[in-house]
Amino acid sequence: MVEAAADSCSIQASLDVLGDRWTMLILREAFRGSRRFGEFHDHLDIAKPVLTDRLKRLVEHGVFSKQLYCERPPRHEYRLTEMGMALSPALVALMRWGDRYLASGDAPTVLVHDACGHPLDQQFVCWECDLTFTPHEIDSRPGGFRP
Amino acid sequence: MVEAAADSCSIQASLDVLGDRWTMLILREAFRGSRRFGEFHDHLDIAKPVLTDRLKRLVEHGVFSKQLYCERPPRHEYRLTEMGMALSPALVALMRWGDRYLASGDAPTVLVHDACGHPLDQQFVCWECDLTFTPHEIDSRPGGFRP
DNA sequence: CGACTTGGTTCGGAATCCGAACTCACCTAT
DNA sequence: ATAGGTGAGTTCGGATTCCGAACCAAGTCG
Repeated sequence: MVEAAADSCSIQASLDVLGDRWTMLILREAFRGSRRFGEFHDHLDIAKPVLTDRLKRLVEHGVFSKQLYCERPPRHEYRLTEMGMALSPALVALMRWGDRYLASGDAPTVLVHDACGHPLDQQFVCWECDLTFTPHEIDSRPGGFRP
Repeated sequence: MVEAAADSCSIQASLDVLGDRWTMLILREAFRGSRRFGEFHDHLDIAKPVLTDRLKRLVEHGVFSKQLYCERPPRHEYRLTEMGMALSPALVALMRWGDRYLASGDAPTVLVHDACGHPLDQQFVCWECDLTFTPHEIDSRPGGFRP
């Protein structure tokens, strides 16, 4: 375990679950549709013991659920829970950042609004003021994260 | 180095820069206002050699710039570049996820809209349709990330 | 001068990671 | 029924990487 780094911070908490070299890539694969051990393994070029461990951790934390989907050869699949699904904003943010600043030449995957097919944007919104705004207009209340 | 895992994916690219146990926490500290080596070190309970290495990497990748801000004892500070600032959506997303699903009992830091003081939300928006939408309404074009 | 601060670097030992080989339960072909 | 194959792991060294403690250098203060 990580010895509580003095700071009770939700980013810290999230990273205790997600913050190693593979976990987020496993999640990316899950969002792409992978469900079974072998699928993750094929797509990710990760060592099997590490994959086993990461999947187990994610199940324990409630990000995946492990379900038997076939009895007679007993096979199970790892599905994103709602908690896991809720990571999509984080992955989308990472993806867009990579697109923008690490563009490796080729055209990256573009996310679009399903209904109209136009590219999506990600914004901070204030429902009171009913407007979107930039990172510079964020303030924080107690602990002090200030973009 | 990571041997290119077959897949030219921006999430992969981002994680090659950010994806280890400490880098995102260093960025969190930067957003909180830390600039100097010692500040990061004090707040993060990280080994100095690792901190040295991570800061160097982040400077090389263009996330931080290292600037001399005092000559006569030569002191420099690490400042977020625009590229670094652009990570705020990712960190905000992680923080909100942690708030929501890993709530460690106490009241977490709340982000608010600076102008009005009301809590902020983070949404996907389509400027064509001029509306916000949920992860389930995202589609992807070439490579295949589909929340 | 000698103590102290800042920003590191140099060490081993400890934890992690990884590839390859092995296991185990089951299915399919002969 | 035996042989071979597959999917999902586990076990085993060896190679990385991490980390704590100690050391170093430049500058400043008393």
